[in-house]
Amino acid sequence: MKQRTHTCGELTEQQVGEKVILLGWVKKRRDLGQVIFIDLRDAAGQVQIVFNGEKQPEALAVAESVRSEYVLEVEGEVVQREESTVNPKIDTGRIEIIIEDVRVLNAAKGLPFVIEDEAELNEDVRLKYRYLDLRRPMMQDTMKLRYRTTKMIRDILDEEKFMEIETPMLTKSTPEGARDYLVPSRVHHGDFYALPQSPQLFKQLLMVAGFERYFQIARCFRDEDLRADRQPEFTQVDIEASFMGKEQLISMMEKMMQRLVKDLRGEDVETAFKRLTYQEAMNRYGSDKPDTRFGMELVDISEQVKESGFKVFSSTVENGGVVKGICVKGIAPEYSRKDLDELSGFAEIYGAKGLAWLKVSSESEVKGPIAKFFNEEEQKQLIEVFEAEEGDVLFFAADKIRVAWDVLGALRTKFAKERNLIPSNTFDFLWVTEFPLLSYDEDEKRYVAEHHPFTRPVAEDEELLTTNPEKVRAEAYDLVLNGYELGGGSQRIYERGLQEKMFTALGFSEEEAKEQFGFLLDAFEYGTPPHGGIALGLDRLVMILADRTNLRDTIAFPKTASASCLLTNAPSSVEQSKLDELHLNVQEKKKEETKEK
RNA sequence: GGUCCCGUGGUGUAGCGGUUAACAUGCCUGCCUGUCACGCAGGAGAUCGCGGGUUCGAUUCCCGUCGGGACCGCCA
Repeated sequence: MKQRTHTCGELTEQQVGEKVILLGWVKKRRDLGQVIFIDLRDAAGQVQIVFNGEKQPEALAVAESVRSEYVLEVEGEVVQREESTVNPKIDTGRIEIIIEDVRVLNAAKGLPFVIEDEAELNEDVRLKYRYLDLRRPMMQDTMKLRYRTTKMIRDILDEEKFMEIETPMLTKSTPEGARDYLVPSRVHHGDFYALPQSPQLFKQLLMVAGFERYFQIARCFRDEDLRADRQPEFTQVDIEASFMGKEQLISMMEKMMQRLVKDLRGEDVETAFKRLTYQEAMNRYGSDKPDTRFGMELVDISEQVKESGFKVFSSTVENGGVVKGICVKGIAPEYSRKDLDELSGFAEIYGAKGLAWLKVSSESEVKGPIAKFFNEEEQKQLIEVFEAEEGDVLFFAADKIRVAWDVLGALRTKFAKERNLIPSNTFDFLWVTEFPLLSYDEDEKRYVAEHHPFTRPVAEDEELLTTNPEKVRAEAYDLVLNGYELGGGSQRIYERGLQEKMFTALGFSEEEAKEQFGFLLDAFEYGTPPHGGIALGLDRLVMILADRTNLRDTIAFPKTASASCLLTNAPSSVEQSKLDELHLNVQEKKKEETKEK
């Protein structure tokens, strides 16, 4: 292989007349007999190379045998294209290379699919041939965007005097939180490491250690079921700082986001970002990560309907539930009674018993199966509180507050997507604050941390920790972007006493707390500075910046919905000898699925 | 753990209780000196995911299973 003089993508009219050597892939060959055009592609771009039978019959002969994705070494002269043959669609379209010498560095067999953005492929095919999928310009661009995002974040944090420190991948399994990926220990019979769900404890210990400003682009692992925006292994921008209050941290993050969006997408984002308390977010949007790029806010009508003739509503309120609704603009003419009734199926997904609806038929009248339960005055009132107009449809959820939030929150997003109410090129950041510190877990019959057990309670709520744990607000803040939870952070507990109180609230005995987190409690006794931090989902950030809706597209080698890798076929069984070394026995699979495999 | 959708030449789709299984693209061969979604002519390529059932007959209907996807639960 010769050394190349240029990349395909960087060539311009400046090089006209120069002899160049290029290395790259055959993107496309157009064989016209005595002249063959090839689009030669490398990581930097593409350029058209020309083989002419009159001038270079030997090179032409080679070009005839060349196929898609062959790797070539070519030598030739850059020439200006005639005006009539200029291709304005490609960056190098004003020039081409007249080839004098060509060598096939490597052939390629027929590909499973063409390397083009336009190729519509099923996920399994893409993942099986990920190395080819990644050759597609769109994927190359996304990976480039990911790299630039990461680099910018590193640069910004470096400017802010943060220092990147690595923390262990083989660490300790802890009881709280997501399911751990476990790694068996060979040396310690029957013991396991866990892969980190986040570097939480280590970064706090780094604060104890006096580094003051730490960050890490950290891989994290959670053995939970996947979603379009959730992979079992993902990357977190993990940040922790001592002597930095909540406001200082928030303002730093806002500036970081502003710069990222400006540099990577060219859009201006205003600071300070909106802030919503958890209560407000839930009540207005039915979500703790609301998409506020569109309205359609939830309206609570419990008061209006508690005395109404409609038993479903009045009895719900009587029994401590709520009646909430949203108004969807202008869909009445397009939705039949059947269409609307079928939406109860959608509501049932979120645990609702049904979904009531009313069509607004004039400025004072509603129509629909439940309209008869409301008198003239009540109908008018409903239209008023929803600020509805003729042609709108009102949807109602009468249920426990949690269910009402979930159903209407989901319905809201569903309609926004269907009706194209979401503006593009908008980066709608907001903070959600004052999360509850704890919530009661019915299954475990105890309080669990809403964020994590190291989150500091709001100072004025501290005493409620022992008396009324559910009322305690956390000194926590989630960063939300376009309806995605981008990250979450908090000020941390840094006193042994308070941390012990927290563990008690979580139902840990003193021994359990010591056993699981003794090292942290001990550390807190040696002069621990007040500290706090945040962790951002890098994959999600890149996903939104790349205008994608699927996390897989931002990860070079992602897992399928069932957490397997179609490229390598991981996970897979291992030899018995390896299991023996690790002191492991594998249980028989249930049923007899083993045979069929 | 659960619900729903999908599985048909290499790829993406169509289709139907009895078909010569269709279309696009890709691939192969030939022709072509200005193409860039090149064009023209011809050609190869499908155990219709797998197993079972219903039926005279199943790619089509039913059940199971495997694989992919979306969602609920789960994800501090």
